[in-house]
Amino acid sequence: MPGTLSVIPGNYSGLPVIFTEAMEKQKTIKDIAQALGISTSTVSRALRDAWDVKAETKKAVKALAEKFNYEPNRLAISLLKRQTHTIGVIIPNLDYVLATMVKGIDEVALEAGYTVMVCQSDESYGREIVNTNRLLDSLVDGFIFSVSSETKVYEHIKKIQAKKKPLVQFDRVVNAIKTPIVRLDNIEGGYQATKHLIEQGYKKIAILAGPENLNISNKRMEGFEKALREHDIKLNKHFSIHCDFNQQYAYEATRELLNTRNRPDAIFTISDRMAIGAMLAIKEKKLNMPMDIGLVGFNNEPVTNLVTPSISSVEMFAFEIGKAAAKRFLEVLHSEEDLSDQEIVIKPKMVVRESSRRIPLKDIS
Amino acid sequence: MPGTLSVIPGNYSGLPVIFTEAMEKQKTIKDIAQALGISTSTVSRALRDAWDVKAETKKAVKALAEKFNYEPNRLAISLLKRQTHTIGVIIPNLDYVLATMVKGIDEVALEAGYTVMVCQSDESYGREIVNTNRLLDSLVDGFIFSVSSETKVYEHIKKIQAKKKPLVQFDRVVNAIKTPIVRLDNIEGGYQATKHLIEQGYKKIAILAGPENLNISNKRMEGFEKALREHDIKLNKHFSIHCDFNQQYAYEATRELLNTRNRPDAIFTISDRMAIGAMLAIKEKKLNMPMDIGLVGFNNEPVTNLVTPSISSVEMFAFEIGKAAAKRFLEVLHSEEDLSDQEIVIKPKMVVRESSRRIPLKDIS
DNA sequence: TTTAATTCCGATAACCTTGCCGGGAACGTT
DNA sequence: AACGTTCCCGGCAAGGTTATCGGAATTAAA
Repeated sequence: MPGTLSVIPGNYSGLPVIFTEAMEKQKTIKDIAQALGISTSTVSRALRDAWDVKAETKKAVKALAEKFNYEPNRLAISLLKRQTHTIGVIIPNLDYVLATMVKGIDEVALEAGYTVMVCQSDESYGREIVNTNRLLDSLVDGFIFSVSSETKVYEHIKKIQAKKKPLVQFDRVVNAIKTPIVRLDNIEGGYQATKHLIEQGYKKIAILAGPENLNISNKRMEGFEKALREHDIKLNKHFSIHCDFNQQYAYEATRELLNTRNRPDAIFTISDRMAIGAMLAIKEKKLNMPMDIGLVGFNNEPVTNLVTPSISSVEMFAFEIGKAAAKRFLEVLHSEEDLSDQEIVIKPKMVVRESSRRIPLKDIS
Repeated sequence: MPGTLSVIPGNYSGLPVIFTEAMEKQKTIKDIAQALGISTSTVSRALRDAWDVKAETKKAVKALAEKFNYEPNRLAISLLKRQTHTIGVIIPNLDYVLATMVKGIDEVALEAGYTVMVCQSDESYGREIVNTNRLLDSLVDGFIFSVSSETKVYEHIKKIQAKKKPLVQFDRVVNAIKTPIVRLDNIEGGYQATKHLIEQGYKKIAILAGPENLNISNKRMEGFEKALREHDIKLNKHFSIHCDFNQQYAYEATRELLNTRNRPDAIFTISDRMAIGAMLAIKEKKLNMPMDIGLVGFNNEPVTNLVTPSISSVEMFAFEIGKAAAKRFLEVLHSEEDLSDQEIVIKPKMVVRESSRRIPLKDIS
């Protein structure tokens, strides 16, 4: 009763609660049916404009639904239909690149009427498992996945497949699991960066890569090696360094690298954050960039354009990758076809800045 | 039947499908009950270790549940209990600060057994409404909210309250809605930044603020004015500039500002991204920082420490704010108390860097 | 021997919605 | 008059789980 003083069960505050219109319990089709003296089935059909219900009845039902502020209970429908219109997104963190990708996913999902549950594993294998299980029994309709750098065992991902949930991998993918994939052409990215350095006259090029089980890192390294081979530069194994995927480690690794007798004259890092770390070490050594040493990062984050000197980097179109991943997910969800052997591969683009431009632009033409 | 060749309905691929153990449909308590010749009620109680079921029966039930790989259907439970263990998080974007806050929210939520649905409105009022409604009928248990800069009408937020869903505002809050709040002490932040500039000898200080309806912007401005008043510096209204919350606009505004006859000798921007924009304009004018002009940003994003000169900024402890918001949300959810007039206010901390340090450190002591 | 307490379990309703089936009424066709 | 159609609606089951109630069987107390 609107405006009536009353005490609701579960209210232990001791205070009486005033029921107002807005506070009343959510109405259901049952309420509408009761008020109109018809059955719930008819109400349900009327609301969905079924052909077999009189126009007059429809009007009455819809009017009352409006008045009651009726909204269907999605949980009940989800339970019945066995789908929740929810996509689980598992990502290792929320740095610039991933956040941009999530933005892309979000955009497409929203458009298609899906809601996204984002869980970040914080690069931790354990949390990735917890998150996966949590989403799995929250009954998401499927997953868009990017593995953490710590993950080496994939049982939790196989579990998704065992439950026949659609699954798309993006960005940091693992090939041991057969799924549709949306990713950058990382070999090409590494190749472009390295080739650029060679063309600028650098001869002793080092690479700062990530953990050894990280696919994207290995692929970029592959491109790096390919470029060296093509230009007949011998691979120096001391110049291939694996370190953790962050600024601090890159800084330390670079410091060490610059202290060796035969130090490199250029460094390619597989992320911009690592490039920043390298830059700090280079500045500390008072080396001139790009003359004494060249530097190329990866991701083309805005920060690369703000530091001095600005850092060359490889644009990876994160937003596009996110959108493509979501689109591919929806395709998997709605089509009967098996897309699990298909990859969507985005081409990267080298962006040259001060940190690696020895030859002025005018001298090239 | 495991291993049996069969055709499942809805399989239009033309190929027969091999049923394996892993692919079988999810078992329910009904299946367990049937297999054991007991009722579902007993299975349900046994699984939850109720006192009124024989130890022997419990053991049998649990063993079979294990073997069947049983997992309760959360949807059914949610429908029954009217709670989903899901928190809706509405944010205007996923930049560094918000992403860090989301990380904090995520951390606490995960710990407490809640899953987070993050929706970014992209600073758009319309999308904020869509997202709110979407989450509202996805039946999240409540909301942790940060309004977009475009939002001036709050009906969609009131709708949350009308449905009696717990609601906590954080960071970008609006006072027109009475809810528990977790936020930075923005007045104090603006005050600290401005006071610091004054102490460094700057006399003509301008502020680059955000849109006029943005609470955090206005509060930081209030602190700015308070510091000026305290030091008997007259407010120059040409030095208080509202512009959009991004780098480009800040750049343009600063350019204009520096071209006036009586240009300021210091600029306080209410975000680091705006500080970057200002810095670019300053560099373009070939003015020396900090000698000709001082600059202080807000948020203390990592980039402030990477550019040259490094930019002073106000640390806002985003991760802590996120954690506090989630904790407060859980309190609201679980306690009967009305916390809607309570604010949790985090103190900011001024971080001095090159862009505003005219007086060397040694000269102070 | 009757009464009371204890131990264990099943039936039923409830949460909310949809889909299938069937059935009554009105109409038209042979 | 008998049959087939069309139109409109209600009943029931299903989706998976839990809470409440009551009842049967066993043991303990009077």
